[in-house]
Amino acid sequence: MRFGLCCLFKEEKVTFRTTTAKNLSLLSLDLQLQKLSGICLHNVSNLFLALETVQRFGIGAFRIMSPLFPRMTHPEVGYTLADLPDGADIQQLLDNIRKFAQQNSIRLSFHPDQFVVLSSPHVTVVENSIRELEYQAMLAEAVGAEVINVHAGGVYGDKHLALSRFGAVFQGLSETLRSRLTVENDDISYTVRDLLPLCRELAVPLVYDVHHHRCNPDGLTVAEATEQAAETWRTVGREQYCHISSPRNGWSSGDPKPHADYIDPVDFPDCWLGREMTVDVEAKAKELAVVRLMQDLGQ
DNA sequence: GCATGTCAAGTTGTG
DNA sequence: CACAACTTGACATGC
Repeated sequence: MRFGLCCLFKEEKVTFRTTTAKNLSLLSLDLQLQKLSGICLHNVSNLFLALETVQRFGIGAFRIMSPLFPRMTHPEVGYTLADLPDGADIQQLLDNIRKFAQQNSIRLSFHPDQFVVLSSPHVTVVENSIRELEYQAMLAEAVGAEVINVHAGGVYGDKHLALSRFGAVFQGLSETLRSRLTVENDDISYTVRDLLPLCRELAVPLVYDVHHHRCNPDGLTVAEATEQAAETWRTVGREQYCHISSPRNGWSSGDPKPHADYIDPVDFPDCWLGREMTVDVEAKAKELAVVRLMQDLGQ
């Protein structure tokens, strides 16, 4: 069993910078690229630091924040690494990150945000989503990340139709991206049961989020969902990925969807114990929550 | 220094 | 019908 940290740290001095398109657009092209170069260099340096830090804690996986290179795919202020004054240094650091992760068996993943929707009926939404995903695939290749995990997106009144659009778009993606793309059950629309046929058809692994499953149940037990999701990883010969979180306000009062600071060990499925799998811990207390969960479970 | 408002993007459900 | 919630700050601005 391997535990994963998502994107950020609570106490450790590892930070990531960003900027906005609006702010960039006020600068001359030269200054824009200078500013972006500084941010990107800072971010890859800190990504290396992040991997050293998780390694020190015995954490075996790390989710990389999507805007590692902020606004790279933006229609107005987008850029490539070759455009940046520190481009060569940035490339070198990406290389070092890949080697460090490989040597220490740290599993890396990406989780594009809610604007990436492959099932949308709107052409431009799908185009923008593909552009963002291909950017993350390029990045994933550079650092040796193995998973780019998305949600199935909107329903638009017909789940089957939406999923068939997802499937059609998937076929047209680059091999770099297709070999990394995974799909996750969400907490309002698509359940494990909804996604399994798509995953089997496309040979896309299913990331099982047990918290979402509890918020948005589908008749499968946790053990059944775990096993059926595991099968989608087994067929492609890869280690299963799952997500865990606890409800901030408990299960009985109010909305269970918001994430708590820590994981209540009671929420950790018994059937996961001892399995060969990666569990990403989605908790506000970040590295503190991962460490505490590992201790609570006696890892 | 510190408080505040803003930031590319989609979709859904709530008030 | 407008707006917050998802992931969640970080940063620019203004006092």
